Amino acid sequence: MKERDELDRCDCNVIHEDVVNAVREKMPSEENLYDLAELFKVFGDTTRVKILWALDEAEMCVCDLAVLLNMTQSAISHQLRVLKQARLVKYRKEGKIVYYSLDDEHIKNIFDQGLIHINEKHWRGV
Amino acid sequence: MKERDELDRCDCNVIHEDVVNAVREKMPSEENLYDLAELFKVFGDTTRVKILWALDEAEMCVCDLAVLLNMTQSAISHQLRVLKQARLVKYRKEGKIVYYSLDDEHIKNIFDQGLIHINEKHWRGV
DNA sequence: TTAACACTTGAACAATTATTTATATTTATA
DNA sequence: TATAAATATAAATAATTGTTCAAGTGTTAA
Repeated sequence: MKERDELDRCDCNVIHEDVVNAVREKMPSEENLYDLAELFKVFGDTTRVKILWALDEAEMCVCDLAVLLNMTQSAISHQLRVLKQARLVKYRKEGKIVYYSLDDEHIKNIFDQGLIHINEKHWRGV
Repeated sequence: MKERDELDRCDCNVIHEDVVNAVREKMPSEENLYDLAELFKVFGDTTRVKILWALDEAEMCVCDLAVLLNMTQSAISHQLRVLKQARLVKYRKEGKIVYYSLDDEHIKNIFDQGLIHINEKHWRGV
């Protein structure tokens, strides 16, 4: 029975061993990289991107978002739950209406960086 | 049979109509928001985040990445394909070895913004 | 108290996706 | 030319996920 290491190791690793080890030492913790991926997973959905974009413009209630995005209140509510858990939105209750707003000033920055990438790649021709 | 609009519209929309309409006008195109979500979807996987982070440190071949991340060459190759399609990495061939490297200077910026969010939320207590 | 409203939640379903396994391709070497 | 090395790819599987549907809160108003 072969070991994992033995299975995947190939000759070029001997040549590149120093490089690989140097990178390994500089790598952030497993936990940090996991959290980072989890955060981007939240941004990786059209509905949530739209919600965040909308909330960056104005505070809105669930029903407003449902009409704006032409979706079910339930679907919006489910996604707001995800955004809440990721600490990206906060809310305040006013009677039976729940108003949501952004809970992070970096969202616009992250979006802008993303758009820069998209636009750059676009005029380079896809 | 009720219409979609009629189904989801609720009383508060009448009050918030102006706000919702204003936001609707300012919203980026459907296509832009879709592309943005697609980009973040690529960042939303631990393996890909690790690969990008590693390639930001040094150019590496598929085999190096497999050893570094303790994963199958096949798995790495599959993810590199995704990153290639998203124009986040580029490659050069040297004999039978294929060296991959970053194809975008904004990746580090996006990661940093993400980490700022994570760390901020962390000391606020989860 | 009852009914309507705004919203939340849980289960079910369809769709997507990351990894594995096995096979194919390309290049270097014996 | 035959073999091995480095990588790519195709199909299969398991796991995750977004939306819908139905039922459930909690708040307001009649």
